[in-house]
Amino acid sequence: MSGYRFVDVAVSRPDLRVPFPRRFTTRLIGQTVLTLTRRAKYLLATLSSGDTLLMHLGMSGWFRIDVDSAVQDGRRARVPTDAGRHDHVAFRMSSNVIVTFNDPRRFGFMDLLSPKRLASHAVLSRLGLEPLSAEFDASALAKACKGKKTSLKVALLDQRVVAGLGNIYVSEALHRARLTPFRHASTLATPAGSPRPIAGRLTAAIKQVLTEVIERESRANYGSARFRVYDREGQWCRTRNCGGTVRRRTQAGRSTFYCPRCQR
DNA sequence: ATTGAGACCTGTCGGC
DNA sequence: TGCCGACAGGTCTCAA
Repeated sequence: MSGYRFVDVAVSRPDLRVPFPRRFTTRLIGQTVLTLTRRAKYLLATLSSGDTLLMHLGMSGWFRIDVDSAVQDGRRARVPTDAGRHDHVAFRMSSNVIVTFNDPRRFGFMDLLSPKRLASHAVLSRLGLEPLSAEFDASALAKACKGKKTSLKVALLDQRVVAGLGNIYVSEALHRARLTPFRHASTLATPAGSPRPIAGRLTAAIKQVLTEVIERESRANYGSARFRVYDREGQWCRTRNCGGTVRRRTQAGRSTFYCPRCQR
């Protein structure tokens, strides 16, 4: 999409998790994608019009790329609105590629933001640090967790504390750092406010987990074999010489997987 | 102001 | 085979 123009846009229904904005298709058609970036779990495409196309995959959303060799110059090529089950949005780009958004659960969404609405976006403007950025370190995390009344697990899922961690990698990072998910988040810092050593362990573990999965992601599909604790209830803990058994508990409505033996 | 519970929606899987 | 409940990678809204 990057560097190319929307030749045609089709939506199959009026809404996903939220309604598409008014004039969604007409505001996109003819615009060129200047940049395509990510912030937390949001995808942002900046357009030549100045608007930003904001996209979220929700739980089950994904994009399919089809090369359409049948596109003719000078003829306005349309995209099918019902190409497949749960296909909700189709972008035909000037690169002769059709980008289709498929999302069975429809927890994803798309929005089109003016520069003004982008700058004042209630969620985007409150997001925490990117975990792979240099600024995300022990003191930043300890500071972000200051005053939190929740557990570490719940705090790490809060996108205002760290941006972009989800349920799987919170469990994985806490296991890697050997920290119990039930510890109070505020205890990452001393009463005086300086970060405890565990805060450094945790930030390092978060960066490791994400870096590793990003490297692996280009090849493998989803599967529990790649996780050390997530979705492994009742199985052996993969920490060296631990010998513990992975447990599952619910925190704030989400499953947490952990080893009670090596995570303290 | 912060927090947990429930809601949103469909698909899959295990048990009966 | 079919039915039913539990559960799923996220985030919003709403009461407490």
